[in-house]
Amino acid sequence: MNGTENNQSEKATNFIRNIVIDDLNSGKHESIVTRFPPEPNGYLHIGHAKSICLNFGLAGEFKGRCHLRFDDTNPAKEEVEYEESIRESVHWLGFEWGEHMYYASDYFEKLYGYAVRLIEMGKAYVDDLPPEQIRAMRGTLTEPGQESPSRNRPVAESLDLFRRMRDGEFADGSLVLRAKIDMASPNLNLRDPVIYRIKKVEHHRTGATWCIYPMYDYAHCLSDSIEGITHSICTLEFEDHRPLYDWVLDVLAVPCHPQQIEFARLNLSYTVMSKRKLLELVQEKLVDGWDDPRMPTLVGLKRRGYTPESIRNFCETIGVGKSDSIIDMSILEEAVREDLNRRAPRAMAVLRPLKLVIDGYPDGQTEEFDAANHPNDPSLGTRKVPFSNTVYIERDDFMEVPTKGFFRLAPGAEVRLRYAYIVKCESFVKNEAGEVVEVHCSYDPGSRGGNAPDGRKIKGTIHWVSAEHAESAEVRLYDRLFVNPNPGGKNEADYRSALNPKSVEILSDCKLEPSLAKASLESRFQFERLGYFCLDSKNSAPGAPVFNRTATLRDSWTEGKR
RNA sequence: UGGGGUGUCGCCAAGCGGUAAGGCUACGGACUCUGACUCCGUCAUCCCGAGGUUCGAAUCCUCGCACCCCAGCCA
Repeated sequence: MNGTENNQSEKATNFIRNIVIDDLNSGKHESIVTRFPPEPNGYLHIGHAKSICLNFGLAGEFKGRCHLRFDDTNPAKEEVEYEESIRESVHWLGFEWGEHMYYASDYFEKLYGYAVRLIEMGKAYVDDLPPEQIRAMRGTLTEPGQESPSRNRPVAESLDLFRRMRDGEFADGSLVLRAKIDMASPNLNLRDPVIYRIKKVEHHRTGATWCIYPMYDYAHCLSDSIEGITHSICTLEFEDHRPLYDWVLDVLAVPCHPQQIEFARLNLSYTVMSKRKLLELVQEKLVDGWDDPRMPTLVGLKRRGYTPESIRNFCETIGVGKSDSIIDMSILEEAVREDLNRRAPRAMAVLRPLKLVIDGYPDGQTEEFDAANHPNDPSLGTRKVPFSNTVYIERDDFMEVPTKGFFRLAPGAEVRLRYAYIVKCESFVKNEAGEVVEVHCSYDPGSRGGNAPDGRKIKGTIHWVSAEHAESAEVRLYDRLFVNPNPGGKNEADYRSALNPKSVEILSDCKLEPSLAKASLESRFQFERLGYFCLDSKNSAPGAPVFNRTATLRDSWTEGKR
């Protein structure tokens, strides 16, 4: 056993990966070819990431290749805007398709030729039944369908009609090409499925060249075959379509016959994954666009501060199976935390400022402290943090009447201002409304840097930002988009009513330590004791930074004792 | 009620006749200038149910039950 084999065997496996391994070992395939086939009619979401990681991951692991193929067979729904974003997202996730970018639309001519072959073989016919008739004659789940009168149309006539369909002689919906299979099949997909329809719509790539377009079932299997795909991985709802996938490839003389394998699509709790719903959220302005940090889209997660690595790791941990499941949000959140904890530099920021005045510290005096950028990774270096007699601390870090177990600041209590001094609360000031607006402390000059001169233990350490050096910022606190764990589920009448009214909280008067002024777009930080944040790529302006909260830090205090 | 699938810990998921991996969550505890991280420890005598085969089953057989998908000229 060499090293690679070892790594391979230690990697979490799944039934699809096992099939690939078997096929490689048995010699069925010398190398594998997979594909990720999005329809350019929407933005990619975390569910697609699962498929991307599976397809590109397998190709990468077994030295095969993975094609990026746009399944653009329905010009009525597709746009270049989507296509570009899809390419960017796949790339952002960390995958390369190299020369292998394809379009189903590039195969239109070939697909047309195969259709002609089908007609010639008596395996397809042009039907002039109106859509309602076709539907009515398809039968039901328990009753067989009725054969169309067109079913026995002479080959020559179908051939002629099909050619004229292509030439644009007929109106949309007037004629279709159907595969002649079995109207009595218990599998509805085999009841003479429509494989070509007339759509006088401009295609975003082929323009007005075509006015007939192939249906998914017909185009997909042939596209796979044309590209030499070995394993055609798709989601569960296509299981019923596999017989049709195989039928087309068996009947026609095609380059190869890929194996279609289905797996369960990803569902995440507290969000929706259907393209239709995501589109509605955007169109109805229920969110701020496809890249709203609350969206499960890849562009949304990116803007939220998620790293490609964390998403890949997430996809690795959830596994691949065939049972319908809903993955808990906490797994995704844990994936970013794990990644960001390792690499995000630390900084101090106060979200809800409370002024703290150190009375004994000379007014106007300033000094700087060295702060580690990462407590466990010295290679990230240190930075200087300025200090003065007036600093901001988090409102939550002071309690006039501390609850049991609270070991932050309270009257008479001592706490350490991280990297600075140990201070003791001597008094506080309230406004007319009875809110504490200012806390006064004495300090221990001998504790410079944060260490008690007498070695006494200081249980609490809080973060702070010097008032005169503070940088102001807006910070957006994001929470789950829905309050219902399964907003798209059966018992949810309308997912819109399950929207979380507090999915975002905008804090406009936050105080940042000055080093944060140099943050570059999309750079990520851990604001100590608060969570992971990233500079918003869209709404930040020079001198007016906006930070998005990616995830909170784990909190065993408020969660347990609240 | 036709066809296709799925049922292993709260959520995922290994297991493929030899006596229930792992991750997330949760809960204890250690450590700590982030109540973070890290670190230890606990968490299915039981695998949808009922029978059966076997020395032995989550794994094989039988019969049930539950849930998901399919009647677009969408993908």
